[in-house]
Amino acid sequence: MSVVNIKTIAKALNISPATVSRALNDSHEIKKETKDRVLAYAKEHNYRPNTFAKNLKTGKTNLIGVVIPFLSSPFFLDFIDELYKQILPLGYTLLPFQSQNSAKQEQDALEFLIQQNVAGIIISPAHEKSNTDLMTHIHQNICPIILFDRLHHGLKTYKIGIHNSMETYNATEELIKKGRRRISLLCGKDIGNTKDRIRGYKNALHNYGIPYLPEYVIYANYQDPSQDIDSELTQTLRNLWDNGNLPNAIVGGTDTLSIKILGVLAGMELNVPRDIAVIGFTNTNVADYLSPSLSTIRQPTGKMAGLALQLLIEMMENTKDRTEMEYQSFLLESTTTLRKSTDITA
Amino acid sequence: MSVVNIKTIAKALNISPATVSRALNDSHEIKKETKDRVLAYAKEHNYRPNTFAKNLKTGKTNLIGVVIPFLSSPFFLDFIDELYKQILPLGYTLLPFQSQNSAKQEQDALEFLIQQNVAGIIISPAHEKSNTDLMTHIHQNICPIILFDRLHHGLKTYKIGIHNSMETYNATEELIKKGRRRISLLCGKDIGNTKDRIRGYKNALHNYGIPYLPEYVIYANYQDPSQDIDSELTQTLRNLWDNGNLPNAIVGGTDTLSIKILGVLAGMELNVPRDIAVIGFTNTNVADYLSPSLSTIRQPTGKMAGLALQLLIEMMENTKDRTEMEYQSFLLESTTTLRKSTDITA
DNA sequence: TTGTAAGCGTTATCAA
DNA sequence: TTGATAACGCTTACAA
Repeated sequence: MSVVNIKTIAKALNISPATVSRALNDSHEIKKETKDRVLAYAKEHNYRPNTFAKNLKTGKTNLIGVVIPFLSSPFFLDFIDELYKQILPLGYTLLPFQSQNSAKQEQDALEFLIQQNVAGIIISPAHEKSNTDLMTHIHQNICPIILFDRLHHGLKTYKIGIHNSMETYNATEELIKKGRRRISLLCGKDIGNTKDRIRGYKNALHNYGIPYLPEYVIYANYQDPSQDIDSELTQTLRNLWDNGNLPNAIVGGTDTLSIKILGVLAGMELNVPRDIAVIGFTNTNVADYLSPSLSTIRQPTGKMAGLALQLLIEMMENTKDRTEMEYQSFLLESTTTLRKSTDITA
Repeated sequence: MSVVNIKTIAKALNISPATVSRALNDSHEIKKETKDRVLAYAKEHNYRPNTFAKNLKTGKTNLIGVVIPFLSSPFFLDFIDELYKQILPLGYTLLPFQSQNSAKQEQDALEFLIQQNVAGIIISPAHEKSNTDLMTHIHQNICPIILFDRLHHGLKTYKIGIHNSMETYNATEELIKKGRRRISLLCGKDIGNTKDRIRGYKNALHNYGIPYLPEYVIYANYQDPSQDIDSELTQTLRNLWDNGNLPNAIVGGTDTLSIKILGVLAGMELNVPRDIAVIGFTNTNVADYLSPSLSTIRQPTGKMAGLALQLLIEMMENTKDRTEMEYQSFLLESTTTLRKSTDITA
């Protein structure tokens, strides 16, 4: 560490440490001349305040903790990236962690974050009931928490996400309008959002008089986005095919699956969109570079990040009792972009 | 923050704070019974040590800073992800930052990191001469730094990367062996690695008696990986085409470009690999899901991260003067995977 | 084996 | 406008 600190500056300039501190903190009760001398000396000697002493004394930090399931999921990466961009001018610093969908890792992350005395936390929970008590305790007694994306969680606070059932409804409806009726929904593990998406899917089928087939809801059982589930998906589709039940359209219910399914279908020599049309939730520019380019429902990560920061900072600056507050859930609008994977010119 | 601290524990148990501290730190000079009492009480009351006090006192942290250009580049994301995985059992915590290829943002990140009193730093510099003095000062006087990926930088320390010219040579050679001779190289901005990759490309051409055409080295001028450069790339290729100079093979020199070029070629209705074969540097599983699947040169991010951590921790634990040390550069082997985009059955 | 006391670098209170 | 002093929570000689 640097050897120059408030004391050494004080000694060098023949003033007291208190005065130096005041100069450095732009206090009003200080002569301009003294302040300038201190600032000049500090700059010349490359003075850097000791964060630990400062935090110990003030009990505050400008750290904001973020806990996401995975960095390797396009949506979460996108969200984190937006947070980084938007936090820059605000003077806060991000402390990002991954839970890998594990409550234990999430707990470790949360405990580390409060040890770092973060001013607030933004989280997408590992699962519906992960660390509810701990989060509630933190939110009520330590620092405010904002929830995003996975809103089915016991913590009472502001929640920011999208209208999953409606978006899935719309995506399904889009395929129906293109004349497809054998529509499959691809889901990940049940992480709360899944059931909403299934509901939207079912509603769309129902409203268009298409019978719901349980085997058309395909659960891909993967632990993390980088895992290889191609053969599993291929097998599932092949079984459907063998039973004369191959879907002619697929809604990708997670952003990882939405990308992978195109590769799987190509491997099976099925043409997209002719044999099977595909639309999927995903937040990556890669959608444009896939072949065929992928029709997507894209979550508004920029707005989500902005709103999360805004609400969090409001709570951080507020001394209001967070137990008694009325919390709103914000369901923002996604953007559906139709590309080649649903471009049926039949 | 929690109200329970060493003092309150001491008071509650009628012992001294020092004893509590010793119990908590598993000191040897303490009676087992006392230790157990303290630990039990601490656990029951959910005691959490104050990191700031601890760090202020000891002058040490278990933080490792990481500075990368972009999170949105598959290679860097992959690397960070590996760091996260491998650091977990080591008891250190990552503090990741992005420089966006900007020396100023890199400087901000570095200064923040040393204010956080990080024990060490792993960095891929913004550019060849970014913050050389600052980094040298940090490395010599504050904490060790390890360089990775972008090795052309003035800082004298351990450097970990790949043999860029050799890998590009091999990729180019692969295309030549498949009978292609009009081979183009796609480069990003000059970030140090680029010139090595160009060198490898030229050498391969030379060794196979293929004349080098300057217009076949295509510079894509983008600031960050998420930027849209499709139209620029399309225009460049179209110009070559108009001049009767359309390449029949492309080496993608950055991982962002390697993915995007497939979309661009599809947009131009050029068939890959028949019209143009493509192989590219990239570190994403998406390569498998592209259509055609993309032949890739993949950097060994796992090994790179492991080696970076190992060397860094060695230096952190060592008190040796880092000015006088002999530093080695480690060029690890990449993995080339040939997929459909180079599968020429002519 | 335990207690006392000093001190890490900073800020805040009070007095000058 | 400045200075002296105490305190934040923790660790560590040194003493007991």
